Amino acid sequence: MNAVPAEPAPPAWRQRAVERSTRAAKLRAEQRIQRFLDAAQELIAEKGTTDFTVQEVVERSKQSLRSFYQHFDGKHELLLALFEDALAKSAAEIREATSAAKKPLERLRIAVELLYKQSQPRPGKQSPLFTDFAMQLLAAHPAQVATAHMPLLDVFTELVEKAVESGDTRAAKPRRVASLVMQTAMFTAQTTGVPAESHATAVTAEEVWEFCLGGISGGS
Amino acid sequence: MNAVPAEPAPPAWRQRAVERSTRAAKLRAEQRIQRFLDAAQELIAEKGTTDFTVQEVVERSKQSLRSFYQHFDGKHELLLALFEDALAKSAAEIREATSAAKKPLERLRIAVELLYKQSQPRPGKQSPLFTDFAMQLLAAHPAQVATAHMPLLDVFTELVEKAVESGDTRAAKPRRVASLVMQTAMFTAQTTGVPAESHATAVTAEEVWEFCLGGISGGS
DNA sequence: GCTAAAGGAGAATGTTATTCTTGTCTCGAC
DNA sequence: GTCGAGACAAGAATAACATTCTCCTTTAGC
Repeated sequence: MNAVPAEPAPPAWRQRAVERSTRAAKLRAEQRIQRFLDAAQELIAEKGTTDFTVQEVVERSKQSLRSFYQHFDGKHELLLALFEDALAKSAAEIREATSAAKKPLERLRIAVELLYKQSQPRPGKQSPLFTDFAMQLLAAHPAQVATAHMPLLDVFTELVEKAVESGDTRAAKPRRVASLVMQTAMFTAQTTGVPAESHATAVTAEEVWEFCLGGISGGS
Repeated sequence: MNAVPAEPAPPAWRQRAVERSTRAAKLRAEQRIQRFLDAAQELIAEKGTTDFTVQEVVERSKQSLRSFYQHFDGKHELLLALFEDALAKSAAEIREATSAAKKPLERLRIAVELLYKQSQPRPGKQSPLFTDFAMQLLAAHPAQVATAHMPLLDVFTELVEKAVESGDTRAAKPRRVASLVMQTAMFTAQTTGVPAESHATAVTAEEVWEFCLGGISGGS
């Protein structure tokens, strides 16, 4: 694999020099990456979809195509980065919001309803949790979605565990149940806001919560 | 809107003549459409995605691009047709499978677990219920998805209503609850089969059913 | 048989992502 | 202070598609 016989002594001083020389470059790179990210975020907010072109991102960030492909493997990676970011932020928000309540079950209710609201397609802007990209990703690379969901799943698992500990509910496998709750909240939010041609209005956050509450406690 | 003053008498005989002359054409058109549909279905099964090109569909169906665009508004419509078809078939299968059981709740269990299995990404072929296209559609045109879901929703609503009638469970708004159950089963199926980098194996059909069962009965 | 619509073959167009080319600039090494 | 390497800008080139268009040929109904 790495047979390099003409490399006798690992030059230590050289490494340090290189490292020093590298640090600055890394910083610059991160700034550039952030500029791409910001520009893309703006475009998504403005256009309401992820249909922007790479050109647009490049122009808005005042950088170059060359640079873009030097920092990202492609548009896909850019979107993936934004997606993970959004979910991590969402998890943080939920953790923050739930800290207000005292009772574990109440906390869980807040979490479910907040996640539901966050996942709902907003009137103006595009919900970052659920863009068309997120959907494609789910179908094409579910593993990456699973990874991105991790922060949220951790929050929900924690909440479910607390609820079980306090005896407010039971759930044999908290993480599994948390996963179900989370996904139910996120996905069912998608189909709301539809004019609903024939059948009545879509489900509400409260209905979702009640459904999940029943699900947590197990059939009975 | 429809002001056509130069159309004095609605020529009845003519209409019949046109209709007769039209029937055959309609049949031919339907055959061609079906050939496109079949070809596309094959390609999806083979490639596992909806990434086939229109060219491929045209070649496989031994027709022409011209003809394709004469019958479909675009690739989008072709996929939408396949999607609706698949969901309608799924609804029929579920109706069939549930007819075996006697107890309403048992029927519902069968329905949930079958829908879950149908929605799961199969090893070889692509689940028609949940292609990447279905995801994009959900994000871009939720109303069309809602329409396509209707047959399934009808089946589930019916099952929930029966379960409520028989006193096996309660549910204030059967259609709402049916919608939640259906979506939970379909969506949670998507994230299974993932190698699961860090956390344990994904949820099973049984777990989904238990979760839904609790949800149906309402929190308690 | 005649005519108009439908169909076939494939070229033309337009949009994007992605890669490649060329010249410029910056920054640390000496 | 200058040199050289790598980062970068600008944008041309490429490639993959969907969609449309053109020019014929076939066909179905009269």
